[in-house]
Amino acid sequence: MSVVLQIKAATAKAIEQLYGVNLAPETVLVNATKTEFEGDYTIVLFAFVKQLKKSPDALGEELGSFLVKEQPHLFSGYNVIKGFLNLVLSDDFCSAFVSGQYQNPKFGFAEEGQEKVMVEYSSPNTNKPLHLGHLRNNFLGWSIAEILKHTGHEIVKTCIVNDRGIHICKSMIAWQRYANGATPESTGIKGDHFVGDYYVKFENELKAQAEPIIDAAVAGDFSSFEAKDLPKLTALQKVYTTEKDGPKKEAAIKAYEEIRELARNATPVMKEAQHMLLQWEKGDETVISLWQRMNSWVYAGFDETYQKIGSDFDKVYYESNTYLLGKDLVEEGLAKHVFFQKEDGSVWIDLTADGLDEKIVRRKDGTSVYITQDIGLAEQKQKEFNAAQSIYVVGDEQNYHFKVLKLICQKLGLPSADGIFHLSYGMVELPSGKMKSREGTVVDADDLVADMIAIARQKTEELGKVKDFTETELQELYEIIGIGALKFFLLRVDPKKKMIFNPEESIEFNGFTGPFIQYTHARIKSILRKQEQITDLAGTANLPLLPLERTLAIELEQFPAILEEAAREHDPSKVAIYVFNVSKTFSSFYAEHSIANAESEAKKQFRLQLAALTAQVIKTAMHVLGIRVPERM
RNA sequence: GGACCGGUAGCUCAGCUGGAUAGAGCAGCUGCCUUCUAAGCAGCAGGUCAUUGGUUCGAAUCCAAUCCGGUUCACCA
Repeated sequence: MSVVLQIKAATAKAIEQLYGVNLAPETVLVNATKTEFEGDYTIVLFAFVKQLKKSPDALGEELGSFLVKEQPHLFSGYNVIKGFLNLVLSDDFCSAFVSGQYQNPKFGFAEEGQEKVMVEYSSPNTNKPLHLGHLRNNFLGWSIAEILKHTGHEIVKTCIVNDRGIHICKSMIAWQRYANGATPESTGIKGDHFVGDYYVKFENELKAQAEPIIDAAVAGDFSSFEAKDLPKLTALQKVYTTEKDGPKKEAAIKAYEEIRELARNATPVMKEAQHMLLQWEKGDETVISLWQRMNSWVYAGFDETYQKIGSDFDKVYYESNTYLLGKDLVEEGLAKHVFFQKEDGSVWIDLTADGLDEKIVRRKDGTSVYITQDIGLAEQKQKEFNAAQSIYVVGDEQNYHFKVLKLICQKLGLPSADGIFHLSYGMVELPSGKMKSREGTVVDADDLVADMIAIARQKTEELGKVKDFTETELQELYEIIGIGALKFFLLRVDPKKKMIFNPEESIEFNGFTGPFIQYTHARIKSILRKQEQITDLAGTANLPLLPLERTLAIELEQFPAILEEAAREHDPSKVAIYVFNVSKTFSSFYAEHSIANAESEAKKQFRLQLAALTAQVIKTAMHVLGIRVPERM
């Protein structure tokens, strides 16, 4: 049990014995004591004052002396200042904790046997390579899975690959038109980038073809459009021309955008792509074989990237296999009157009672929509793995979608419904705003990883500390540091918040960064390497401790509670902030006090234990963030 | 327009289940390598916690209103 929980329990018990009042331990507010006061943990007394009819000072005195008397092993002193009871943990308790845990490689882990959790993350499209936003997703997903593992959960990591649809056909069309049979092998371009390049070529061609159609439409010439679009176009064109210089300029812009959308769909290339999608759905052999071929290029590219950044999956779903799921559930929902049918045959759910809107679940032509596939996949996952919880790591632009998904699943009575949790994360933006592929500001994942490794190389060479490393060892070290810096940078902020990435200022290696923590680990390992074995002298038991030794030990003790908190809140940044603080405390300690030349042999042994435990905690904490720590750097 | 999210130091972020004088890192300025790795340490400076009102012993934290920014409300995925 953590110290904080022990304090809460002890306080509740003390209040019962002193005043005969029963309190739940959770209601006791325990904080870390502010540095300007003496003590380690502080009980805030105001909450009990009224109930116990005591002044805060009197209560603090009585409680403090009682706790110290009853729990001499835990507390060695107390003081009361303005309604705060500051408790001093005993040196014995701190040193016993360190001695007891420094050889425990599983310190921080909870017992196994917690419920099974599925984590779906990464979920790429096969028409484009991964970018910075995907990196945040991948790092978050991997980390939250690992954190849950360490808090005792069985984990199934999954990925749903969006491998079909109009966007894939776009790349295919462009390849047919422009590639002349070129392949990743023949060009030496990584497969996902190769296919992505053709997607861009398609978009360029589409834009070129759409422009004259838009211009004509704006001028009232609709000859490129099909008859069914004409009424709508006429209306839009009217809005645009009458409002573009008037007070309702926004309406004009919106009208223009809709005209553009219609024009894009009226282009010959777009029609080709749409035709190809139909062929694909019919199972046309040439289309399918091209599709398989191009996707295989993409997968080879993704595999390389995943390998590099450490993403892995226990089960991969492909949308080409799952996009028809959910159809039975529509029938079921209709039978249960969860859904209703409109006159045109389309099927809907009314969520207005839940504060949302009506949502379509099946088109009038009988095909299912995105959300229907997701409901079907949720059911499929439940049948296959029966996890109690299902976490979806998906950007916050889909908050509404997941709210709807969970509601529908609940209304359908799917067993997995209550376990659906959308781990929503904010977009990664540039100082200039969102990344836009049209403006070429998308930060490519492979490029960024390569840049980080190159910077790690440059900095390492400047410092010149590892000249005896082999080329293989150096390469590994650069990757550990470069990718570590990148992962830490993306994981150290609250997932829910959008974050700014400035490509001009490259990711730091000093301060609140991965490399600083890795460096702290390497320094500890360097000391431990030079020492004989740590001998667990009984003499470490009654040592008076210095403030920094106490601070460090107390901070290390909090590690299991931090992992629990990170798991509960689905927030790896809690771990990142914690491990940075531990590293900072150790660095201060390291600068102030010598370990190898400690005042006494017992002190030296204790400090070695403390250092070993610190390294252990750093390693484990960084591991759950997906970051390796080097022995030397 | 409805719903949701955010606004804390020059910049990037903690702190938000109410608790002491609001914390880090970066950038700026001072010091510190003949002793365990200076990717480090110690210090200085930097704040109307968007604004206004409310709740209370106590508000960055809770409530209301306002301002600013974002996302979303497709027979797209």
